[in-house]
Amino acid sequence: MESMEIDGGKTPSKGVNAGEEEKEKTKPIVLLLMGVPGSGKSTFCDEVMRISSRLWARVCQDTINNGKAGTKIQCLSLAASALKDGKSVFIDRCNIDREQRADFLKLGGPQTEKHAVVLDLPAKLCISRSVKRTGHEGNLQGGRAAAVVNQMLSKKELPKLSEGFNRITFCHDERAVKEAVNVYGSLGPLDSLPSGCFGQKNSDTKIQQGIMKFLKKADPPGNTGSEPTQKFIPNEIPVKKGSVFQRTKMGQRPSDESVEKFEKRNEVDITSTSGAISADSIPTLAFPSISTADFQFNLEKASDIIVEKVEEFISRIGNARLVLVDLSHGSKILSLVKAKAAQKNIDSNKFFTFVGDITQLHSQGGLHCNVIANAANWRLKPGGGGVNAAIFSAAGSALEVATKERASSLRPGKCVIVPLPSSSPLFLREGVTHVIHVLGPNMNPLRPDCLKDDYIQGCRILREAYASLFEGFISIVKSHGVVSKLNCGKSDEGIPTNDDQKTKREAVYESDKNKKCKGSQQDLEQKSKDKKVSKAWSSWAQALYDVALHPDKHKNVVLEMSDDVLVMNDAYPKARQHLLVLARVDGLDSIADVSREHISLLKTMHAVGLKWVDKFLSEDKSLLFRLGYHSVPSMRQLHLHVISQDFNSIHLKNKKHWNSFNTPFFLDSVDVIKEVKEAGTVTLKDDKFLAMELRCHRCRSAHPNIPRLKSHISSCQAPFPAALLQNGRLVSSEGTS
DNA sequence: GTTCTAGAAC
DNA sequence: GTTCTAGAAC
Repeated sequence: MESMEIDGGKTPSKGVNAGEEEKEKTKPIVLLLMGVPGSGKSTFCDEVMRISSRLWARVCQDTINNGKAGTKIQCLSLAASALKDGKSVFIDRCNIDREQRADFLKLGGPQTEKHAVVLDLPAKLCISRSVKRTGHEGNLQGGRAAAVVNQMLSKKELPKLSEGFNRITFCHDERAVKEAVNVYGSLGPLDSLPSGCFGQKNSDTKIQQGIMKFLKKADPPGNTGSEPTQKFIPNEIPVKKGSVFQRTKMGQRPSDESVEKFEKRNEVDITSTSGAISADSIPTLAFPSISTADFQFNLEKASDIIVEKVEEFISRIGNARLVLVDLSHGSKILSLVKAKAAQKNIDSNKFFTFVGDITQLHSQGGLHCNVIANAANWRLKPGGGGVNAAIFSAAGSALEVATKERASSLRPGKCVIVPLPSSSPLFLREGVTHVIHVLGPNMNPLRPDCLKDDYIQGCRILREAYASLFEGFISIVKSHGVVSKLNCGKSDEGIPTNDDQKTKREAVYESDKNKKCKGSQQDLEQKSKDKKVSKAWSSWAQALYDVALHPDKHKNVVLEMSDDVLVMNDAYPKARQHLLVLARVDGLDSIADVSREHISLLKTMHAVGLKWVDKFLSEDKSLLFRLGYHSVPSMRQLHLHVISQDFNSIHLKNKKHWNSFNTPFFLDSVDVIKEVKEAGTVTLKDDKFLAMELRCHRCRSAHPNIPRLKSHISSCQAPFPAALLQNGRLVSSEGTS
């Protein structure tokens, strides 16, 4: 931890023979500060400039534009002109990743020295400074500052000499910052500083020094080979020193791809424990492709399912990561999944593929995964071959014993979570704390329970397998309390509503509504009186109408059908379970068209909905449901929504989605039936509710945006508001409430 | 209804 | 610089 001890250049080496090599010695310095907001970049510059006898210019992106934030280009041009004037330059911007730094490293060509000072201070400190600076005290602003800082931290790439730096100084605490200020502050116009990396932090300074020495020998300064002084140094998992040397020395990289991934995703944080996010502390699940090896599952289909399930779960895993692992570099499944995930824009920080041995991800690949999945056999026994054999063998008898305690067999599509005893070599060497055994569908006639070519069953089971695997991983992460705490803090709550916005929307509302109606104003008024306002339905809004009237054309989507109603999945489900029960009668476009004559139809729709709820509840008791109608639906044809109350879906994307199910705009089926019975029509709620602030449907707390709301509802366990608990509005496994 | 994307918000 | 929303097009 005594980071500055390694620093050989605390005092600047004074230029000798002044005059003779004047040009060499007066090379101006381009000094890139690197750090998140609040890390003290500007203060660093100010301090150095205050005490320095050298001419410095500070290029600060936050103020370059007449005191306001400017662009990178402006910074580059100002820096270039300062260099022309013979000044050394501070590049005072976050410079958080390599790409951000690259253009600044070209400044002034070889006639300038390129330095970096990394202000890698504890995230907490940066956040609190950043809050103070903006003068926004309080939870909300604090929460935002934290989010900004942590967002940046998750992207940070520490600078390396190979990028083109002559000297990099790492500061992990304020003492180190002070020392760096002194180093640069006491640098006279003719002085220079030794090249190299200084102040790197590591849990084992001796190893660090050893590697520094070794690398100096092996790679002369300036050689790109001197880049990764921190690359293969594990932070928390004990590794024999010898092995560290060996790997570095012999360049035994697992594969180009994995090293590339490793560099990109993990190296950054491997040496840093001060940031809020360290790669070793990010909960990570490594999993092999299920069923595609010995069980011969079609690779195209399997890759679709993997990507689909990852997409489904990724919003629920917080800051954790999912990694698909395959031993072979030319793995077809890996490349298929990689391409499909990229196509779907899945966050590559949260999900990526990795080439390597799943039992040696940390020691060989530098990737720390606290949980690994095993493509198990139904007996949960070692052997067979492939991943199963490898994992049981690497984990030793401890895994076998621990597995036996949990389960004796496994059905296809299911998984069993086994905490790995600390005596297991996988725990000790790789830092694996849990193994999740998963059994996928088998398409291989030579293995038990072969489905032959029944890919309908096969796909269903494979989906189930990944779902239970990811569900299992989430439960581990949650029980260990390592999912990002940022998003579920109390600071999210009690956010005032934006009244201005609300009134604006209300004003717009009427004209909008009229725009949607067809016919002249006169017609409209007449129709309004008759309660028969009909919309000019756009072509896209006719899809349900077409299904209801021509179900034979849509056999693939129809789950159940009678003369009166039809059941289908919502094409873009807004929750884990989201069905539509369609009325099949023509002319019943929406709930506005309903009258007493439709009471029995409404009851049928409700009963069919309830039947499906029962089915879903028998599969998952934890679900809760509401059945209801949108006051003003977007799609033509009366349809009842049957929706589970988790609202856990990637398709729930905006305020309208949320509010259409969680404000009075959503009319509970029981209330609709009652009102039609009593009054003959339904009182619609206008769509100003769609623009309301976002509130949790359970605890009613307000949230500033959809991601924050979703994060909150993923964990809110507050009881539902009293009104929902009455008259059977909410349906649970305990029956209707 | 969704997708796309400009620009606001952070 | 990135995230998020909201409006237009379909």
